[in-house]
Amino acid sequence: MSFEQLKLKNQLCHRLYMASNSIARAYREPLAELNLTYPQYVVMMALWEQDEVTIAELIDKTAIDGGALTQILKKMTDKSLLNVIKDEHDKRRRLVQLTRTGQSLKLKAADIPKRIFCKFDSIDTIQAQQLMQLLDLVVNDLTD
Amino acid sequence: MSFEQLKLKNQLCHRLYMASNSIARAYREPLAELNLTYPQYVVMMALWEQDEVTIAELIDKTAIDGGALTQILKKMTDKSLLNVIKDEHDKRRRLVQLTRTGQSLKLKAADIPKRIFCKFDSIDTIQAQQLMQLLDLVVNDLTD
DNA sequence: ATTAGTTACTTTGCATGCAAAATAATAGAG
DNA sequence: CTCTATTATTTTGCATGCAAAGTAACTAAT
Repeated sequence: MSFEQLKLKNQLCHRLYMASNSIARAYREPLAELNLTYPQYVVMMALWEQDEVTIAELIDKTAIDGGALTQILKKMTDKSLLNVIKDEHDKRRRLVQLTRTGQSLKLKAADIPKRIFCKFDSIDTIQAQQLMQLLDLVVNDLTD
Repeated sequence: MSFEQLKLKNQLCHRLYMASNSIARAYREPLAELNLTYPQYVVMMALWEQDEVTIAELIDKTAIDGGALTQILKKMTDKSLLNVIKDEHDKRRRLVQLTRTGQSLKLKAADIPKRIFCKFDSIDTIQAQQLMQLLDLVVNDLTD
């Protein structure tokens, strides 16, 4: 047996591990300027697209773990970015709602995507699209 | 402004985030059978390729954070998978060395790559190669 | 209306990832 | 040879990701 498949250089998972960590690290500086962590930024992006959503919807859109999300929302509430209010129709549910501060942060965040993408010297738009499509296939295959 | 780039569906980083988490989750079950976490498995793969390496070399090959690695190696030592010994030539350095147990685990791990890859119904070998190449570009662009 | 069963979240405990500070030991300049 | 700079690791503190247990509230069957 050559164990060829066990070598790191042949592992898709290790590439993903490195790429995901690398890109999260790349976001650190720009996001620190907004006093956001990466998962917090993901929550903000979800809410900028659609405000006043359920925790469950947020989990669905962001793919952030529910347990972690509770803590994340707590910290974001402390920063006055959003409020978590009770849903009067179904008291099990809670609704996440941006504050003015949270809404206005969108303007400051608007240039972040470019600031990140400009670091990709070796990748053009086509390749980025291709990469995203392949990643979607991976996620879909693993999330059934 | 459309803020189109701020939408989650257009974000490469969010795809990577989801894909990386999904695949790490997929490894959980198979690795639990070997009593390994994913980063621990990465360390084992690195050592199966080359044993008796420096901490720095291990960081280099695995891309695991140094601070985290110290803790990971401690736990792996407790499980008798490896030993961390002093380098007599340079006492700042420490060498990581597999135990018999650690070496023999390679056999039990041999089928894990297949068990994971068979979950990818939508992706063939060519696409997986392509994906890995694109991810390498991402990592290289961000790691300079 | 009761009770069992489901939902929607939160809490807890463990394992990282990461930046920054702290240690220990070798290398270099003078 | 000494003092300073650099290198190799570890430690610390904070923020998740995740599985599993716990809690509160709605649903449905009797």
